[in-house]
Amino acid sequence: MVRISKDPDERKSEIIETAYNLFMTNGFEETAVSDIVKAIGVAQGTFYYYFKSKEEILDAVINRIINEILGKIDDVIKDPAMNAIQKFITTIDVLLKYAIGTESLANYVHMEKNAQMHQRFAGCITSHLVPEFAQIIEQGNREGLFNTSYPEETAHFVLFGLSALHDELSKLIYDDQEQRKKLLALDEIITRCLGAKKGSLKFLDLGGKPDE
Amino acid sequence: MVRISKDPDERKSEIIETAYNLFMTNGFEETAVSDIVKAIGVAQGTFYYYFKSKEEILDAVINRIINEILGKIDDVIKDPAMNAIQKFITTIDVLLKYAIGTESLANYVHMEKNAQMHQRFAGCITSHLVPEFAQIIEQGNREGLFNTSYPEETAHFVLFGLSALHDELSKLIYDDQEQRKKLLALDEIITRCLGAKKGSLKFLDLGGKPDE
Amino acid sequence: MVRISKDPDERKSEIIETAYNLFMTNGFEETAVSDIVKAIGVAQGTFYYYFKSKEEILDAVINRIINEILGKIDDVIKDPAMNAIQKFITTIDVLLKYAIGTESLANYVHMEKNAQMHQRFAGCITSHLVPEFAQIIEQGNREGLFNTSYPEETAHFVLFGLSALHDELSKLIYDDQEQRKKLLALDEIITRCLGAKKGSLKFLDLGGKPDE
Amino acid sequence: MVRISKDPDERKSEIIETAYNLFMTNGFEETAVSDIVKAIGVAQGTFYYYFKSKEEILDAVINRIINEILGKIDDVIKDPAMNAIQKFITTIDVLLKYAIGTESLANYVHMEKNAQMHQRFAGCITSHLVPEFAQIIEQGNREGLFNTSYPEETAHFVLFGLSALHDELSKLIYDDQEQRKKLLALDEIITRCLGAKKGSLKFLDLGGKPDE
DNA sequence: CATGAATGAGTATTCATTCAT
DNA sequence: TATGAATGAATACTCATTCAT
Repeated sequence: MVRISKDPDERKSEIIETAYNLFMTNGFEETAVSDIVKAIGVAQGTFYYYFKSKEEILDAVINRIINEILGKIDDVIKDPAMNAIQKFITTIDVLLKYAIGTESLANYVHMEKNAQMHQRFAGCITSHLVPEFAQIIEQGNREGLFNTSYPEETAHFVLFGLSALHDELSKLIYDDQEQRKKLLALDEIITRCLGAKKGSLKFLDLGGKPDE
Repeated sequence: MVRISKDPDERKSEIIETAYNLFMTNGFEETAVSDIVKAIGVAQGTFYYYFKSKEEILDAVINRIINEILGKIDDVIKDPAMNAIQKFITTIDVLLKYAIGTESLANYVHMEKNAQMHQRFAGCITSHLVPEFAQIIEQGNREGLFNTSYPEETAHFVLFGLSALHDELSKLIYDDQEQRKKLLALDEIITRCLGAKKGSLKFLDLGGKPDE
Repeated sequence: MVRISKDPDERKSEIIETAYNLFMTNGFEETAVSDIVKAIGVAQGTFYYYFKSKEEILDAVINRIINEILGKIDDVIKDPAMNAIQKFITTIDVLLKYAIGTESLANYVHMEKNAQMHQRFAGCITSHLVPEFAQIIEQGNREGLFNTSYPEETAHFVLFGLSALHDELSKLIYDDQEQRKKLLALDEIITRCLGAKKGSLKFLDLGGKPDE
Repeated sequence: MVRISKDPDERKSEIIETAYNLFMTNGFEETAVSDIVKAIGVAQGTFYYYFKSKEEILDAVINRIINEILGKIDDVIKDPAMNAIQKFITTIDVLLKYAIGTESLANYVHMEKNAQMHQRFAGCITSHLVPEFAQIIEQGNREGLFNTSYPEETAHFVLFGLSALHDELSKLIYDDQEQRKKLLALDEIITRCLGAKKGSLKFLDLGGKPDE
């Protein structure tokens, strides 16, 4: 086969991108290294030139996603013009949009096959997202919008509750009535968790289509 | 090798038990069928005499656990002498004790390898436990102890929040101070979610050692 | 399970019968001993009480069939009232009816899986049927109806040619026009092989439905 | 183990060759993939680098043989210098020589184990050889050497009769007297089938040693 | 005569990884 | 940088057969 040399960074990116797509479509365990290289059109050895193992590319893929999300969320958090409620809602919006954009439909079929990836993902979420969330909650406390004694724990709790919600929302993707109910429930529950004023948090218009 | 015949039920139980332990210790995918039979001291064929496939024993293992938990929780729910708060706390107690008893330590090392099992587990939890939890919450509403407009969603949310908590608690198993803080946080968060009276829910003495 | 004792011969017959059906439907290799016992409703061990091995029951099954056919053909051969042509045609009729009755349709799907059985069958045909056929041809020579210098070889040749024909006929089971042509071809070919008078052999009305 | 890279085509051929020999000696079903690779001295994976499954190599083996035979026969058929009788005899010569060269002795022991392969083989023979044979017969008709109303059916019939003969000839490999008789019988039978002039077809010097 | 639990050798197949070129 | 042939360990599953009861 013709040998096509590329800029190393570009090639590495290409591999990560391709792996990401395959992992999402077919699951991590179900994706063979040979699938990845075949999809790109390079040799088996090329993969191992850039990554020491299959594990390593899983890391690379996950890091890329996390960083993407974190980048967006950081922008929100650093925005001096937003109050805590706005930040909170926007952040959740980012999360849901991202999640719906990437995980919906197709991979529910493969969810079981994707367990390992999900788990790894969940770990990253916890370690990276919880602290950022906690910051927002603390800001809310200072602004008198929220009233929670345990910002970090609440952040953690809400984040996991949200993941449950997200799963449910995904399943109900075609049932607007039920979706609406879930979102209203979320309003109530989260408002209470955060000690916010009744009616100050509205999720109804969230979780819409990802704005790609 | 000497042939030791056993009562089929006994043998089946023995296999499930052994598989359970190995799955917990080394993870499902990392456990070969040959590991299971070797641990018992029977032939490979014996396994397949009782289970059609490796998948089937995963089901068996999970069902056994779920049923054990559900059995205990059902007793609580049906108890006419308990009010909703008592039921709620007792149920969570059952869950945490169970979880701590079975999952602590060892398998955190292997958690990633156990992802598939966890996922399957989570599915069962959702479908079986959420409705029971919702019943308790509804009872609490009727009794004036809780005040939630969305019992089912709240049950779901709280259950997943709890799983986050549980993970954290497990990691902190030797740090009483931090554990205490988590449990107090839980008091506040859940009390608010349920719309219960402040101070009516106390988790502090929960999550103790499993009473096996 | 309740133990049902039967007359040994009856039980043996039952096993052979069942095995025969399963072999025909699913092929010999594809039929497990456990399939046979399950179909009857007896224990695994029972099978080995009557047959030493799986090979042994293949023998039993084939012998039963061969004997059935040979019985019918013997009657024809011994019939003093028939001339060689009548015997010849009747014999082929028996064969084709038998073959069509037992092998048609279903097992063409499984033919490849049935190869071993077919082969064994072919061997029996050769050793048992060829001599009988040769006898008929010799009688025909004596009667001046046939004229062949090598009765045995001709018998052999014709028998195998017939098997080819039979395969083709089976495939053409719904195409009368083509079937007719094949049968006319057979008339010509066999007439010539036997050195019979043109028009003295007619196969057209053969290969009809088996008279079960 | 030392890693010996080869030209892929060469390696593939090597595998097919080795598989062919093992199949012939021990039978297809009785030959494990591990036997093949062990015989070559490569790793298990190497086999699956070239063939998707064990089935696939059976195909490869059979195709190679068939093509070899067909190649030789095609040359004969296309030869404008031969009349139908010469072509007919030469073709049968090719078949018998080939068959005797490859199948004799060893595999009669294992014939039963080779059934599946034989069957597959027979199918190919029918679909590929019959039409070529029929062409020769038609040419013979045109040349006034043969006189058959049903060339295709006769081709089919004769081909199968021949296979019977071949089996017999193989068994009689050391008995010249009997072989001679079989071949004379064949002269008569086939001459008649084809409607050829008496004495125009001679098989006696056929079926000799293969000229490898 | 019959049971049915237990045996265990046998095998196709996958795939992450290596390495000579 | 890149190739792609080669590696080989690892594993789920089948099934004819045995044997204690």
